[in-house]
Amino acid sequence: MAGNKESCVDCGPGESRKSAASRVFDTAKDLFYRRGIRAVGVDEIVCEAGVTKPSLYRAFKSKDDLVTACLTQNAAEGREGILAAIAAAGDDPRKRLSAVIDHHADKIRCPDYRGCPISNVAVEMPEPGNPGREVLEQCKTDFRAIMVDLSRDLDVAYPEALADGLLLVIEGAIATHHIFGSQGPALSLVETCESLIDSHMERAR
Amino acid sequence: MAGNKESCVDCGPGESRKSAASRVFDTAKDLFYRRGIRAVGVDEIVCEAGVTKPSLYRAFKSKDDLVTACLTQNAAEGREGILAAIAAAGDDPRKRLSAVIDHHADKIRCPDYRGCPISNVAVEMPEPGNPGREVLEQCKTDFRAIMVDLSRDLDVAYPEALADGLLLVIEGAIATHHIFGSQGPALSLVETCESLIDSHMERAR
DNA sequence: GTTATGTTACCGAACGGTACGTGTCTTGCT
DNA sequence: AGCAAGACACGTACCGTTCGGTAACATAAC
Repeated sequence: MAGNKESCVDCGPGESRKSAASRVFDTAKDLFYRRGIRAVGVDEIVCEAGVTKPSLYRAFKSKDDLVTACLTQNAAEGREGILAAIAAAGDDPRKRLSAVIDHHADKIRCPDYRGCPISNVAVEMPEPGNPGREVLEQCKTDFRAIMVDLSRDLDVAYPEALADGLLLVIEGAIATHHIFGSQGPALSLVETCESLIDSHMERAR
Repeated sequence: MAGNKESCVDCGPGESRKSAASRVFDTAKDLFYRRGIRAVGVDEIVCEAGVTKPSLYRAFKSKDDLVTACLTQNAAEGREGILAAIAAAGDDPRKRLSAVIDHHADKIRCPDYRGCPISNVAVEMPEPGNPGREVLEQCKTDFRAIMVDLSRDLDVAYPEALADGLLLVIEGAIATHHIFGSQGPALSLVETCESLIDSHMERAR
């Protein structure tokens, strides 16, 4: 059989082969993001990951469990990316807020971008009882809180309104990407956000 | 068997029972919107519609065909709603633009709202070849053109930028509804849009 | 021996889709 | 008027495939 633990097409020579569980997880996360949760079957995941079905079910008790695990990871990665962008922006409140906007603009410019993995699944997962939905709601609630905190550091009269306004623009840029790609209305993301911030700051003066 | 052509639980007395094809169509449109395309099977459609599977396949050559027909109808309804709102707003350019924004704010407030049927499917349908995708892209391209036209009637320096900015906010409000419902950031839709319009108009002066 | 994995074969349910029979109108002929 | 014939709409029953998920066993590394 082709491939062994020390060198294969998926991990390169010298790099130790990852466990079946983590291969399943990485593959599933990628496939779910690129094609959607319902569009990807467990057979495709194990095939793409180069493992077998029992390996998947030894690591995750169901497909739903795997989905929730991927969503949790997506949420954590997204949050870390945003916090890192804020931390790298220094201490100026305005720059910190702009960093979050630029961070999203950068992500949208990536050629393999396909929307926010959390927002995408929110469309596919309307049932309130689903365990994955709590991850989605917590993730977006956290993001909203971050935006409110950043807005409060600015001298504006209504930081919550500014935060929600920016959130709408960012989510809108993410959403329109599905139709128009990165060269559509999403190009106006930064400009529109900065204009909104300016308006709130001028009004406060 | 219960029910006859003149009176049944689904259409009321005195109203003639609709054809199997139109019942399938109406039911599919509703189910696809509420739960997503992939989540709804043909068995559920025909069951909910009170017809049988061959009736579906006599009217539509495949599930994909039914999906495309529903999307086309969704796009037409959406467009007509927007144009009607604009027409009802009179001749003042600013009021015409605001009418589109208010129209979307009204829709989002509806208790059974579940996002834009077109944007939702765009998430579920990433494959470029799909015939349904052309409907989605045409629909959103049309909407963008409407916004540009309305913005051009205003005295602003960059009507395209304003139109795209408003489009982002509107799409963002639609998108956030999936997580936060109508009482979340979407509440800032009108205020954010008006602020954007104000900025562009002040800058032109 | 223990642990992690692959192999094979299978399950019941749901999927999209279809062959074929049946009832009900309308049509045209006598 | 009466009646056969075709068009039409619809239902019963079924097709093969794929779905998520499992049982039992073999193999390999530490």
